[in-house]
Amino acid sequence: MFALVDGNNFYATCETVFRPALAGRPLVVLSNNDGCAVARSEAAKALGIKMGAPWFQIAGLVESDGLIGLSANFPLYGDMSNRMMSLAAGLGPTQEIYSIDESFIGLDGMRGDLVERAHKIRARILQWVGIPCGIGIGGTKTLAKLANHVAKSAERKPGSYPANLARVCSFAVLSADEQQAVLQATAVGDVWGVGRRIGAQLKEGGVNTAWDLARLDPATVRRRWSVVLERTVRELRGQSCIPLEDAPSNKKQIAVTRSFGRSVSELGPMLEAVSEFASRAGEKLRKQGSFASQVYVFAHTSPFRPPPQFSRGVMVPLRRPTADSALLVAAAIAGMRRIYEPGYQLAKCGVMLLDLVESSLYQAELDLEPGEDRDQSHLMGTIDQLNRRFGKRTVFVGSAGVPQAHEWAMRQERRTPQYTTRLADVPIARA
DNA sequence: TCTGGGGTCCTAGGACCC
DNA sequence: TCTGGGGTCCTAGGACCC
Repeated sequence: MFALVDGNNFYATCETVFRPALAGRPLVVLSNNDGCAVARSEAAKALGIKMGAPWFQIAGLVESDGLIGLSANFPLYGDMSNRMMSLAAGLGPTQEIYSIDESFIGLDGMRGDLVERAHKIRARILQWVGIPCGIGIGGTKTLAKLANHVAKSAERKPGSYPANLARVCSFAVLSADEQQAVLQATAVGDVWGVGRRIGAQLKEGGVNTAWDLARLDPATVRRRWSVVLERTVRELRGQSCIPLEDAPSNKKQIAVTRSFGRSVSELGPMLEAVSEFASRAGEKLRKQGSFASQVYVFAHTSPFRPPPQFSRGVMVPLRRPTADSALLVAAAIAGMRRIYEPGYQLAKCGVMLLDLVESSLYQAELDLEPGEDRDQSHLMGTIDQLNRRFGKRTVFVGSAGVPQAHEWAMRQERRTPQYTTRLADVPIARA
């Protein structure tokens, strides 16, 4: 048995916790460079604002409907997430933190009334952290997800599902008839694992609801689509195929990519950007104790602008796996020099670290030549510690010919205003 | 003028091998 | 008409997730 605990409109709610006057108001949290909406309050959804809506297209709602746009504050959300997760963990013996606002809880071995218990945990999270959650319970992860969808929908859209399933919904305690009714009331596109593409194909074939999907023959689904969708079908039928992953595993690839606030044409700023990204990627790499074998560097123009378009990437193999920022930065710069071409309005670039290996495993077979340095791993650890203690970029790796990597980052940060809407009249909560 | 960032898994098809 | 058969490895791209 699984539960899925999920914070409502997470980023938007986090902001509201610290500014209670925002409650009930249409509010969106904006992505990097205030590009588009990545979270919406209920009132913002009611205005018809879609997930990912570009800010410049909805900015008019500030005047007409009192819409508030806030630049994202990810450290705050991360902190709120930690608090929420530690309380959610009280629901059962195991926990998988699935994303910043969601965790699965393994409920095997739990006795007593799970619905009542879930209501208590939910109330505690609301009281102690200030985040309202939806909790779904089911015999498989997919059913827990679906029950969570029911819990949230029943609360927000009265009439979509029975009212007694609001906030906490356990699929497991429903009768067979009730389960069927819930599945029939759920659009196939709302099932976890069914995206836009496959959702459209299913509907074309007359498969419109979760109930229809559950009734398809798994072998046929595998042939027509894939084992992934076959698993979804089986999970909808109550056969658990996706286990709980309570030990977070290391990333298999690490990426740092950004869109620019303004387009960039010159090589210099591009080199600054990838230097910064490679350095940040290196920090993440060392944090999980891995070495990278390859560095992928890419850049492209905005797909939303008229031609000429440019999109290019290159794989830069490292002489041997490393976590040394100096080597990663050098590889990223070499890659950028290789793909760069003047004459384009570049909108985005990024650095990815690939073919990661566990550093302890690799080091065991390291056979260094006489006098060869061990990748300055001690120095890197010191830099990471200083930056953790005194703030990002207190110490950073410079590169010959590209001395201003941190300047690029600083300009990026300054360009993002903390708030796009004046909040002078909104009081800040005091403890 | 202005359109996010970071992941995972699976599959098909080509290269290569005996 | 029919052109061997089977295996592995790698990669690019698709689809999904939040």
